[in-house]
Amino acid sequence: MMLRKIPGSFYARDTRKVARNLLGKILSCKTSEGIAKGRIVETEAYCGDKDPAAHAYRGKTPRSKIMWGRAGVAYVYFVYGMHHMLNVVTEREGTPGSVFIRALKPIEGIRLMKQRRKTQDAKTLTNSPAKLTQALGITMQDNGVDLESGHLWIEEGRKEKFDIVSTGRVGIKAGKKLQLRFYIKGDEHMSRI
DNA sequence: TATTGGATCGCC
DNA sequence: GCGATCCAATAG
Repeated sequence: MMLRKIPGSFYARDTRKVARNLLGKILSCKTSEGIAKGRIVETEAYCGDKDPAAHAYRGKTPRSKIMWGRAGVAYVYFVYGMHHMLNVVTEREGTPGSVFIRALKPIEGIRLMKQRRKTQDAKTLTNSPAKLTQALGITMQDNGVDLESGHLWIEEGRKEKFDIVSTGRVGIKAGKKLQLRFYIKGDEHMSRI
């Protein structure tokens, strides 16, 4: 079922608000292999040139300059020689920011996800940032894709109430104290507690 | 041009 | 706990 696609204007706001508001929405990716979708259960905000953990902190570089660009496009980067990380660019053009997608609950295309992840274990298909990009087939090819018009997009989720927990971000050195990680309280698809 | 280490994962 | 395995960023 295709629910309403989130418009580009949704992302052109305060990064923390976008990070919180993306919880419960459905990340979707269509490739020649099929469609895969998951409910976003965990995000992190990377606020730009005042946030020491953000790629934008030291100014524009070839990789990070996309964070100053138009909101609502994918920022994908490659780390540790093997993993792809997915962000969505936020804020108005000229102000850097992005929301890092950390975990999903598999919703559609689970067979395809298992194939890509080379596991039958449904619990570990998309419960961390590198796993979800692998499960959805997201690679550097998707860097810069417009989420309003491309094959990668985010839809409204089902209306349901949940509490949001905020904590320090995972796996970074600088900016550890900032409470910029958000997740759906009690969700079992978390990357970690 | 060389070096360092990373918004990680999975196996030891 | 540690190796995998690439490349962006920074220093020289």
